[in-house]
Amino acid sequence: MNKYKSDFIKTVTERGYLHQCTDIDALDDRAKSGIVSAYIGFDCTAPSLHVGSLLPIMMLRILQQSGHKPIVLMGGGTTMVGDPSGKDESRQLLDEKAINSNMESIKEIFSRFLKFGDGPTDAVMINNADWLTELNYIEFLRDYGKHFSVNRMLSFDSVKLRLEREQTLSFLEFNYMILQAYDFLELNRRTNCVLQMGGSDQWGNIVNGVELTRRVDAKEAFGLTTPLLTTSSGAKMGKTAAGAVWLNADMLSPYDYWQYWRNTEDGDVVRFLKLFTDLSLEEISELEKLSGAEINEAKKKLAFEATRMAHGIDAANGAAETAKQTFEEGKLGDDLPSFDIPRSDLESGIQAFDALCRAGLCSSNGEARRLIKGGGGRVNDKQIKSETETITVSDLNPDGVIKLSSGKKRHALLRAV
RNA sequence: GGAGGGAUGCCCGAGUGGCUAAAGGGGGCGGGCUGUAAACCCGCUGGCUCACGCCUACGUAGGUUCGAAUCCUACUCCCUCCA
Repeated sequence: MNKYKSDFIKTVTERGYLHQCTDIDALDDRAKSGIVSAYIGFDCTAPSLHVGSLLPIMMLRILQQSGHKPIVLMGGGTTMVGDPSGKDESRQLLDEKAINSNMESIKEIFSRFLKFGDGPTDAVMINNADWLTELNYIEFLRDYGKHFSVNRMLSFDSVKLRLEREQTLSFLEFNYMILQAYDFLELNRRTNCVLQMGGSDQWGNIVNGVELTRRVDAKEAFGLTTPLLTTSSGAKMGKTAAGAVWLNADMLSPYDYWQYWRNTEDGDVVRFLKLFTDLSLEEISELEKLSGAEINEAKKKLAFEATRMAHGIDAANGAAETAKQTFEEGKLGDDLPSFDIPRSDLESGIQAFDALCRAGLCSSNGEARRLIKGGGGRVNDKQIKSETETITVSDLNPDGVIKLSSGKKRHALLRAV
C-alpha cells in the first residue's frame, strides 16, 4: 500500500503526478497536520494555455480537493524576462499590453478547474508583476543577489544546455531563475505559501526558490515537480491536425477537444485517466481491464471526463453525441463546425474544391485540389472524384445542410442561407 | 573597435550563374491496413489556373547578366576570435 499519510501526497503518488520532490516525507507531515498553500507559476506568452499546462492545473485541483490552498501565480512580471528552460533560443519578448490581455484570457480557464474565493482552501490568483516591477536594482542585488552563486547557476540545465550548444543566453534570461526564486520568497511572506510545484523542467528554478526562502527567512519550503508528459510513441502532448490543443473554447472547440482525447493512443489511456480525470482509481482499474477494440470505451470515457472538466457537462455531452452520430451512426451531429453559404451560390453550383475551402477544411484551393486528388475529400460521405465536381442544391439533405469531410475524421457542414 | 563566418521553404539542412518551386530529413495532410489506436506501406506538401501558363519565394535594398538562391555593392541581424 501507500506509505504516505496525507491525502494529498497519497493521491499525487498513486495517480502518477510525482516526478521529484525536495523532501516528500516532511511535506507529507505538513499536509497531514494542516492546510498547505502551494503555487504554480504560469506564463502569459499566449492567450490560452494548452494541454501541456493541464498537468500543473490538475495538480492544483488535486491539492484543493485534498483540503489545501492553491495559488495561481500569473507570470506578468517574469514573462517580460522570458524563461530559458527548454528553449533553444531566446524567445520573443512581449510588451506589457500583450501580456495583460493574455492574462485576462487565461484566467477563465482556471475558474473551471479550481474554486476561487476567500475561504481557507479557496484558490487565489496573484500576479508577480505586483512585486517584480517595484524592485530596486541595487537593493535587490544586495539583499538577494548575494545568495546566488553564479557557479551554481551555471550548473543548472536550462543554462548549461545553452552554453554547451554555444547559443546565446542573455543576461536578462540568466536572471529569470533569480526572479522566480524571489517569487517563492515573496509568496511565502505574503501568503505563507510553502510549496512550489511545476513541470520537471522547472526543477532547477524551483529548488532555487526553496533555498532562497530557507536562506533569507530561515523558513522551510518545498518543491515538487510533475513528470514531462509524452505519448507512448514519444511525441510531445498537445498537437493535432488543427494545431495546439488549447483549453479556451474560443481557440479550440469542445468538440475538437473531445476528439483530441478520443484519439489517445492505447498505451496512454490508463495513465491519462489517472492524470486528467476525477475518476476514482477503482473506476479506472475497471476500465483498465478492457482490451483490444474495447479500449475505445475507455477512450470515450476519458474524452468525456476531460471535456466535462474543461468545458462543462453540456459541452461534453454535445461533443460525445456529435461524435457518436458522426462516427458510429453516420449521421450529422450538431457540434460539427458549420458554415453558411448563400443559397444562390448553390443554385448556380459551386466547385467541390471551393466548397472544401469555404467549409474551413482546407486553407487554399490548391490544398483542396490535392486533397481530392488523394481521395480524401467527401461530400455527404461520398468520395469526390473530380476537383471540378459541382455541388448544388440537390446535395442538400432534408435539413438543408451539406456535409463535407477531409479524411475520415474532420467534418464540417455547409448550411444554405 | 578589428578580423573572419553565416542568414534558404513550417523546422532542420543541401545547393555556389541556367536542368531550382529549390536535394534530403523531420513535421504535417491524405490513402491503405485497423479499433476514430499504435506500428507499417504508399502518395501529397507555395499561391492562382490546373492543360499550357502566370505570380510569389532563398535576410533587406540596389547592381552585373540573355538568365542569379548562386556574382558585385550597401544595409540589417546572428555567430566565432581578437582588443
